[in-house]
Amino acid sequence: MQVIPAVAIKASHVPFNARVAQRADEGVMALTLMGAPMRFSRNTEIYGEDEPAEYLYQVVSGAVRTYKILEDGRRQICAFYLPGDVFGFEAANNHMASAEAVGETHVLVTKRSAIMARASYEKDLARQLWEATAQELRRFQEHMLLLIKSAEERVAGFLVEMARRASRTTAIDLPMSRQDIADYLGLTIETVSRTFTQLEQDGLIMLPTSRRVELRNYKALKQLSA
Amino acid sequence: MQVIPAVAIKASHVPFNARVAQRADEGVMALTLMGAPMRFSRNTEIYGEDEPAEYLYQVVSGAVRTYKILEDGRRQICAFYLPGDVFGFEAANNHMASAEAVGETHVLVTKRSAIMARASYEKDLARQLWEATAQELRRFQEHMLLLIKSAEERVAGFLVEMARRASRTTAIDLPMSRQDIADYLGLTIETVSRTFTQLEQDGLIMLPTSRRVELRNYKALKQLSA
DNA sequence: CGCGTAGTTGACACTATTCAATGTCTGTGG
DNA sequence: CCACAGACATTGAATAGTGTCAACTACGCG
Repeated sequence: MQVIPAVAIKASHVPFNARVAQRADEGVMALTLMGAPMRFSRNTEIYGEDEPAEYLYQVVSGAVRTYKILEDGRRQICAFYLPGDVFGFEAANNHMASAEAVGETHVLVTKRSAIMARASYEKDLARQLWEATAQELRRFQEHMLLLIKSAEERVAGFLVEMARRASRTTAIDLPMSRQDIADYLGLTIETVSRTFTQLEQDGLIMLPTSRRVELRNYKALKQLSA
Repeated sequence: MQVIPAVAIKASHVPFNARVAQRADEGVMALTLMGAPMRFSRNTEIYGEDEPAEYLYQVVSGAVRTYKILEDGRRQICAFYLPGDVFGFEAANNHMASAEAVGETHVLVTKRSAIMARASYEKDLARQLWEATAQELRRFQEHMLLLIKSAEERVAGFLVEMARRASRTTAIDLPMSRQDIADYLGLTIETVSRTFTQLEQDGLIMLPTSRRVELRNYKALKQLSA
């Protein structure tokens, strides 16, 4: 993990004890961490693959992507983490993927060892850690299912997932670029772009700007992603 | 979970306390369970998706596949479990996927609640459970990476994975059908078949029978899968 | 020996990629 | 305030790769 300048922590005005909403995600009461606030600017590394997983993070604002670089240079984005999401805790002692801030991002950081120690006597915390891991597994599996579908189904599925995670059904603001989406969905940036255009022409979405997506027919989108 | 006729347990001659080899897989010392032996015949269900995860299983002989059926009827195989592998423990209270025996399969079954209870005071067991979960996550991620590659890379990667898990580099006996492989790799059975033929023509493998794969150039296979 | 299942092969269609060009947005300096 | 540079996004045309449909072959089991 990179050294974080103290100024980054001092500069943050996020309260020490998070006011991160307890977001009901897939019916799971999210873990709420205490921890030191940290700020990462756009495209900066939070941790690298194979590094010891010393810390546990919770997104306060912004977004984080985890990814792996394949031998041939392609990048596969494993997951996006949005406000409220916990990341960097992967059941193993070393990180399975690298993590970067998608845009300007605020997170809360806690020592993993401290959390694990507390979990050994706090039953409920232990349960929450298992729950967080289960959610991670579910996300991975859902992601896997996305990757075997057609481009249109993948993009529709992506939009539905993002809408659900933002608890919205009318419009979403995507924090990530087309390239990020492409690398998440295992498509090229051109195919993603074409598919967005197609969905717009079909009246399922509207794109006032490239990052803003208005869901004009959420039901049809969901059906398409199925 | 289906009701298992007592005869299935009585009919089994597997010793109660597993002699499942402590297989070094990715450098992880595998969990070794005690439990009741059970037998499942070819293509029979072990548990269904969304059922409460009451039991934890370890493969003694044979092979198990977990899978999900998509709305359009396609089947995605999430994972294969080979002798020594633990499955059915997914950090969540309900199974994320269905499980079936690929061929005649012997497993050891333990109550999840019993394991969890023991884990609360046996530190090492708790660590092993986390370790097993971490491995599951790693497998899922590796599987995800497979799905974004070309057919040739996927098949090569599959063979390399199977060879590694069987601790072999010269020949492997696949317990699963071409259809199973296709559904695991997100390809059609025809493409899998053609790719096997292609690999054979390129001198990377030999196929004395359709289930037997001799690895004639393991290094090239591994490189191809990268 | 014959049947049924599993696997292979071929021809063709279709989807996504590749390569290239054009368009749009944003922040910066004149 | 406008002009411009650079990054990001969209569009088009040609191509490669995988899916689809259909026929054929090999194998195991009664």
